[in-house]
Amino acid sequence: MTETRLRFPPSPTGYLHIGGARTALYNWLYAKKNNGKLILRIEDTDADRSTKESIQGILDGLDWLGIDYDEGPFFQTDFHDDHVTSAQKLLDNGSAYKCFCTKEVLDAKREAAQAAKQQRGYDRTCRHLSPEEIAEKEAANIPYVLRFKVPERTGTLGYDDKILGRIESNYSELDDFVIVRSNGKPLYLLCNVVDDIRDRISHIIRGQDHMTNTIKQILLYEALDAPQPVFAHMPLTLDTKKAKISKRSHGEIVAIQFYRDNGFIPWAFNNFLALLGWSAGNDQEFFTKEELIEAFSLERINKSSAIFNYRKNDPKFFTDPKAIYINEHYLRTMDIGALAVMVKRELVAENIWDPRYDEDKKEWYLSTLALIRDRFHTLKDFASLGRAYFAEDFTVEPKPLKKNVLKFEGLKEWLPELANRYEALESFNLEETERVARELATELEIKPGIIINGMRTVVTGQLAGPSMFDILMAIGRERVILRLRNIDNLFA
RNA sequence: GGCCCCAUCGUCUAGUGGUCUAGGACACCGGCCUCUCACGCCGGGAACAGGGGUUCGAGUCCCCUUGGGGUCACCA
Repeated sequence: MTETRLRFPPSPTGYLHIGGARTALYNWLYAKKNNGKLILRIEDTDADRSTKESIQGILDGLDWLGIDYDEGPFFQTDFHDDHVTSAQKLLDNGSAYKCFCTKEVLDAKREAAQAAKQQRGYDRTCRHLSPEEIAEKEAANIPYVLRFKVPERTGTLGYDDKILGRIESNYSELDDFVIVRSNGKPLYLLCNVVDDIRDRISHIIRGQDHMTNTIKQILLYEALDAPQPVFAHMPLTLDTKKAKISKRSHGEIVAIQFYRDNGFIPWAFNNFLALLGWSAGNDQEFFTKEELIEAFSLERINKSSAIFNYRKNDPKFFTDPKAIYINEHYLRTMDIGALAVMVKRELVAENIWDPRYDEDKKEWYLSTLALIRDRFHTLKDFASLGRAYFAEDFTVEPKPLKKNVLKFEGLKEWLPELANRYEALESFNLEETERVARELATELEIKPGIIINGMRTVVTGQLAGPSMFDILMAIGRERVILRLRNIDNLFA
């Protein structure tokens, strides 16, 4: 049995997006599951469109997701010689020929064919040139491209797709495609195959948009006398209008980077991506890394394309609701220590990180995270919605301010009074703080909720949150008293 | 337009001829819980694109129609 070798070959013409990441993930999962290797190959032969930033963006994206590779990154341009050698081999063994037709002539023919509603492939004018004619044109320095000579066979050419099943195409539909440009640079179709042969790729998992390439590439494998890999064409990721997702038309919402920058947990996002077009066949939707690798299989990938259900300008969801839901799930169930590391980055970025959270205040830090994480959606929320736990410069949101504070003028006296009683308390604990608060409400003949909710707003700035008295314990007596006494400022 | 692929709730999906009056999840709507808001729990609405076959029996197999997508470059 030969080694299982997969590859992810992005072209660095834009940042890593949802679709690309999912392709990478499926390749990675398959490699891991079969004790194989994953090779990262940057296909940068399009010099005009490839950029350094894009390469870095792809590398960063994969790194963030935790999709690691065993070999590479390789750069396709470094193997230019291989590509040229193979092209020459194809010319020598009669699998390719020189075509002297100019682009202008071809374009004109194509347009004419289209107008006449006929098939628009190359008419093979140069395929039958005699050696003399070729010599003549070469002597005249007419530029030429190299075209692959599609074998003159009847019937169909096909392969067994691991996802789609048997795929066949008629020989008569096949065009003599260009493999080398007139400037001597080999094209994608060829480079890709040559690289995959050299890298001994055994399985090619890629998007369905490559299906027509596959038929042509199979011919290339044959002409190059190389074993054909297993192909698996995964469904495409579409937007809510069923259009192909692209960075260009959808912007940052489809970029992996966006999810990193918006507080997603990397594994949660992988989990979401895995479920976009694949299911384990049962009701399981949360997987650890090990579980997902174990459960993954090509056969269970859906044939139909999946819609990335992001909602632009939705006040409640800034992306696919399911992605957020999965993120929330991990946020509240993951190991608190691991979460602490992620939240630290957020607090550091906001300049509200205290180094003691790693030392003598570690226990407080961890228990506070455990207390507040239940209501959060992303990592970002710890530094924004949860700011009051870590800093004094939190903002009091307008809605709770109006509803819970300004509506009750009396709070101006009541909360400072409560602060006094908290200060006098022998022991500032859960039971005592609640007892005192309710006692005060009874004395004042008001509903305890007025005191409690007013206090929540004043102490945390938020409309909602954990149980009030748990909050008190987390914030601590000193800071609670200061904030309660500070209520006047809110009426100003 | 040619060729290719696809088709179950709004979205992700389960379903491989009978156990489907179609199951789960998200989202949505009620209710419970409650100091708020979530979580959680309970409940609700919501789909087999249409038409023909095959079969005792079809969401499941076949055909047609319709719809969606992909691809038709000296891009990758």
